[in-house]
Amino acid sequence: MSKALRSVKGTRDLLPPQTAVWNAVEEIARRVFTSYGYGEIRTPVLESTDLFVRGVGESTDIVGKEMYTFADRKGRSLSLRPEATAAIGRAFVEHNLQELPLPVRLYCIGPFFRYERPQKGRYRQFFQIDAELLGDPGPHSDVEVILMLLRFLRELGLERLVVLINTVGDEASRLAYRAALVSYLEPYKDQLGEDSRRRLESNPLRILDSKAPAERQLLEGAPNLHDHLSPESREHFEQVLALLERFEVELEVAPQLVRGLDYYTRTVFEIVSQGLGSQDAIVGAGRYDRLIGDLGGPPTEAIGFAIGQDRLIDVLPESFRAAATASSPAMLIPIGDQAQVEGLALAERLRQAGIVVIAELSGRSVRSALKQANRRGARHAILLGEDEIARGEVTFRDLESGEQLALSTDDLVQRLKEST
RNA sequence: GUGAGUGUAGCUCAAUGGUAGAGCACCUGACUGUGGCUCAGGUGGUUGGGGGUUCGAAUCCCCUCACUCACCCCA
Repeated sequence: MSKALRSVKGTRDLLPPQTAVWNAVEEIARRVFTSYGYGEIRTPVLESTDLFVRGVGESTDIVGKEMYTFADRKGRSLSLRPEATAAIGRAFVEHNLQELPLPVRLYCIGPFFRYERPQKGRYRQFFQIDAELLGDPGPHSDVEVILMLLRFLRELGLERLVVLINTVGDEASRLAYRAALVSYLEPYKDQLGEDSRRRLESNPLRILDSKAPAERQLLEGAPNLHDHLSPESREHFEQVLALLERFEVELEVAPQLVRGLDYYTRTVFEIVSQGLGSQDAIVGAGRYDRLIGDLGGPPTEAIGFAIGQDRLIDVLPESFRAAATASSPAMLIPIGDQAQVEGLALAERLRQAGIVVIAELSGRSVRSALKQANRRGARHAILLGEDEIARGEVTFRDLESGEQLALSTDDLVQRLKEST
């Protein structure tokens, strides 16, 4: 067992019937997002490392210690994408998408990679469902994005979700607040943990969502970011809150919510869910008004969210799971050598008529074939032996009632179509 | 990167130093062409790997690997 080949640490195989749940979630995402005018974008899994250093931020943990980074055969530094937004920003700039009618609405579903110790709800390869609205400063776009997100989650059967929301202000607000926070914390420097002391230089705002009890207490008396907001940022945030209230979105303003990516400006929000253990954020999101410009594009305000698909699927109601995995194929059981080929031909004909048919291929006994049909959850069995072939019929068995009758193949098609 | 817990049959787990077991699953039969329920039988194990202590180790000790959870961080 120790020598056996296994999937790489932090990655996993998704197998049927679980994959049916994944597909169902993705189908709903596509349908809902499409109804808001979103189109799908697929960007490469591999990007140049520089994109994330510039886009996500050098001081972030993601870039600093969690990226899969390596040199290709010509020595170029490449990274597996750790998140979606920077790459979508790159594509936006590369393809001059600002020429399209703005805002541009894009969604993306796929795998992302971070080198972290795996635990519940955290994998080295994980999947995100991501949507970005580029080219509108808000606040109405902030609201539309949140409404779309909630519509999607509700369609999955998730109710009573609380949106944690905050603003991190614009550039000017952040600079002013940053200075105030640093001068407040500076005297208490030796009471801070190692990480926070480092962040005092690199990214002081991140200290705000520290969970260390001693630091939490210290932060009670810290200056409030909301007191340093520019009038424009304050106005923006208040409008977002007012609009969301109008749409009866359950909100919780969370002043300590800062998020770990450098590109966020103004509105940031999260959705957390119970039953996930300590990795409980299923959605992380925010506005990033400077990213496109920083990546060399025209100044373009944007907002987007990332849903952790792995975690989302963990909290799906059982009813959704059951509906997604429900299947009741017909089982075709040939009896005897002669019937094998006839059976394959009949199965082909049924499938052409849109019926899901599993053919018994191994020539096992009728007994064990029926047993298997039962285990597979088949609703009907079709028995085809020499007798039936001679009469041009099949024996049709309802596996729920045990009822059994002889049918012509035409009647069989009819009967199976009716029952689906 | 740090800490804790767990590794025994395909799966879920027993066996606290003395013959490696049960349930489920799988195969066969009762039932020569009829599932679910039942009954009988059967296949399946270097107890994660390596070393040590001991007359004797799944069990105690050391090393190692893997998995899980938590910290951190985030989706």
